[in-house]
Amino acid sequence: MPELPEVETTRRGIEPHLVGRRVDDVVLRRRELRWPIPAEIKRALIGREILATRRRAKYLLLDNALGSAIIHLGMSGVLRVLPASTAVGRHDHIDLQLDSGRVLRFTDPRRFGCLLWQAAGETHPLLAELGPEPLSDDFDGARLFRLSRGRRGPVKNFIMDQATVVGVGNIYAAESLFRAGIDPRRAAGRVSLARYQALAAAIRDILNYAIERGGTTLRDFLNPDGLPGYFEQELLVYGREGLPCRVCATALKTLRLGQRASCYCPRCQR
DNA sequence: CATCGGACCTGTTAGC
DNA sequence: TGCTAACAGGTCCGAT
Repeated sequence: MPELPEVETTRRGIEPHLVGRRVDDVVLRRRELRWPIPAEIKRALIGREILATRRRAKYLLLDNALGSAIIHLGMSGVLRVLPASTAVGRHDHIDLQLDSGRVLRFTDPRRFGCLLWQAAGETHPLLAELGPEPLSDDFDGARLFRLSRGRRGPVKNFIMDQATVVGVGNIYAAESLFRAGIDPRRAAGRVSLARYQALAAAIRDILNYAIERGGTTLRDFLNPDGLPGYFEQELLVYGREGLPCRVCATALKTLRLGQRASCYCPRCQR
């Protein structure tokens, strides 16, 4: 469920319950997630105050004086703040028990998510090679243009590559390409600067708007307050195969790029 | 290097 | 109604 807007929505939802709270215990019910939870995690977290929450790409970081817990939600991960007495479910893998009497609970049926640790001043290898944040000044169409020269792969794969720009997953890639009028199959190296500028603007606008709307609701995504995101109703192409394009009424098509479904308008996107 | 496919794992849904 | 297969928001890694 989580692309950048969902991760940011989660961060904003949990932050007020975490900052200034001390972690009294860390309960690990399953250590084998995408990667094993590092052995030092308890020592690093227990007894210390959470000083800040941050987001880098689709990773959430919880900072204390020693460093940062790094959480990725994978495909199906959810973080919620709950009363400590809340019954534990089958896929509730991690609890951070807080001195407020609540727990930060990580639930992840598919276990593609992770909990890692980086000491203060260090950068975890997984975070080291990431591209710029799409909502920062480091990201623009000129960068996309420059990076894409000579690339023969589809532009959709190119913008979903976290080394190009972070946070753009399958949904928002499809949506932003539609908004920019670019066929997702087009070779990345054959998109003009002007069109990359339109694409960069589309990515920025869509992500900002989706964050405002509390993320996308697909299946059971709930933000940490238990409320659904409201962006789904406004998706223009994702999941709309066969339905009329909202701009030109042509039936939308789906193709497969790099194992991922890609819905697009054969008329609006070239 | 860039690109592609497989792998990780479970739950839901479409189709027979 | 039940069973099976396909598919789902991510992304690393190894082979080509």
